[in-house]
Amino acid sequence: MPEDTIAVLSQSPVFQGLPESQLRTLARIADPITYHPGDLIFSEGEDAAGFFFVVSGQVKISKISFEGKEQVLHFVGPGEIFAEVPVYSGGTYPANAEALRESRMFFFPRQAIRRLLASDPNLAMNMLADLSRRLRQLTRLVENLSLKESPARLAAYLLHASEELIRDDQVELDVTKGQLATLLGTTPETLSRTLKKMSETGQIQVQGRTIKLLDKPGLEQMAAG
Amino acid sequence: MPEDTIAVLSQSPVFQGLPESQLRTLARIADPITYHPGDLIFSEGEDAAGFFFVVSGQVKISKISFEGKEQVLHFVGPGEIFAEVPVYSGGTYPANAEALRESRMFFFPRQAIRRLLASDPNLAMNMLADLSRRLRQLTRLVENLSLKESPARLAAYLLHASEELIRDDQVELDVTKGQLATLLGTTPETLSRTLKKMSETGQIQVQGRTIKLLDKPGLEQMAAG
DNA sequence: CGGGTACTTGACAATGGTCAAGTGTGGTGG
DNA sequence: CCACCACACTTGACCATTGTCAAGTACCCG
Repeated sequence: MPEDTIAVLSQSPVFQGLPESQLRTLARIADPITYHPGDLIFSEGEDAAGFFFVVSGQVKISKISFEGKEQVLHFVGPGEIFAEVPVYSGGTYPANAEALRESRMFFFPRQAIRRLLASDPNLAMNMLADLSRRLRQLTRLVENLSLKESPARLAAYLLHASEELIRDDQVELDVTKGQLATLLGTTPETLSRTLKKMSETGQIQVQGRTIKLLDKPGLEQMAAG
Repeated sequence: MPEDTIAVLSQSPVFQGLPESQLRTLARIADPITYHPGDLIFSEGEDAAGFFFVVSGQVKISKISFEGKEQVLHFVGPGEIFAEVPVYSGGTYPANAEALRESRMFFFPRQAIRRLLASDPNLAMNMLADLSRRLRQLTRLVENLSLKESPARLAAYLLHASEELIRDDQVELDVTKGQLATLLGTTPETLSRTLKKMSETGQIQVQGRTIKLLDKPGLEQMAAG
């Protein structure tokens, strides 16, 4: 089992390139937990005891307003970590996390990780890379929310959807359209209408959660908007 | 001069707590540059050679859309750094930077910093803290843009404006109202109207760039929106 | 087959952006 | 010292995008 754990961890970008000894230490402090669909993992403002590494499943990170409106910040999948921010500053979770499916993960206590960081510059560099990647992604989210209107956001999403979702100019959504709407900062209704319009103009073709991209140049054009 | 440089650097959160020797090294690789109001420091997408430390002045970090609409991500002041992200991942600037005033700063070349990081866990921890602070701030920006409407954003800004701006329930803006509008994801027109409305309802009192907060509970109420 | 959830569609209202035309106001040069 | 210019800001009228409410349809799972 620990051997297994090491293998899983070393696969991930955050832990790759680390010496065997560090991986062993990580595996020792990793605390396995499983969540079920709909489970709330933590809420914004709670004291953060550490961060999570997703082995399998899917997690939604989001903000929720006073009136109940929700904005998804990102979805987390296998090999990725989340809730790293409070490890380094603050100490409280900046958002909510909810399991969308049966999700196995490892929990890493804050203090243990900080000790490891102090002793291994490689891990620190990996963490810096991880945080800055997330920063880029959030920056793009801000850009989309503020500078683009709904159709442009959708076009941008379809074109730059994470590589795993795209095959042969065809996007296979890994979340419901309702969830996607919340990530795009809009509502299911508006998303539905936008998809319809883009279908009518022949830019895409929708079939359930599968979306064929028929006119990439046209979509690029929209996404710029 | 180098003694001076060391003093300036050690004041800043990012470099505080570092051993004398590291500070000396930093001071040695620091390349002083001065920008004038309106100067473009770099544009989104450009290759990034390093990051900047602001000694004095003020810098605007923003995204600009195809049509020319602008969204300010944040303003950078003395003691703060910017453009750290490309040091750790990517290698291109994720946004634009423009000097709003006469600004003196130090430029730190990417490679030199990475070497330093590998040798000093303290610096790495400071950088991690810096990035995670920025992540929190961006998360809040997303929340404001997506979950709140214009008046709520303004109220939230007034209440949580950085400490230096507030004195005796009175906010002294350090940017023009036009710039503030762009930070709040709106237009000067809308901001002007919102300020007027809040004045009429007796929640604030505006006089040039000075805004008195007359009804904090009321503002808290709005900001929750 | 039944029930819940996801999704679609329609009608309506409203927030806020745009365009256009003012009204300051501070700084510069005559 | 005053006139003037540029720029920040204000105000008004209009309109587009999009959120909301409501109702209906499709689809999946037991």
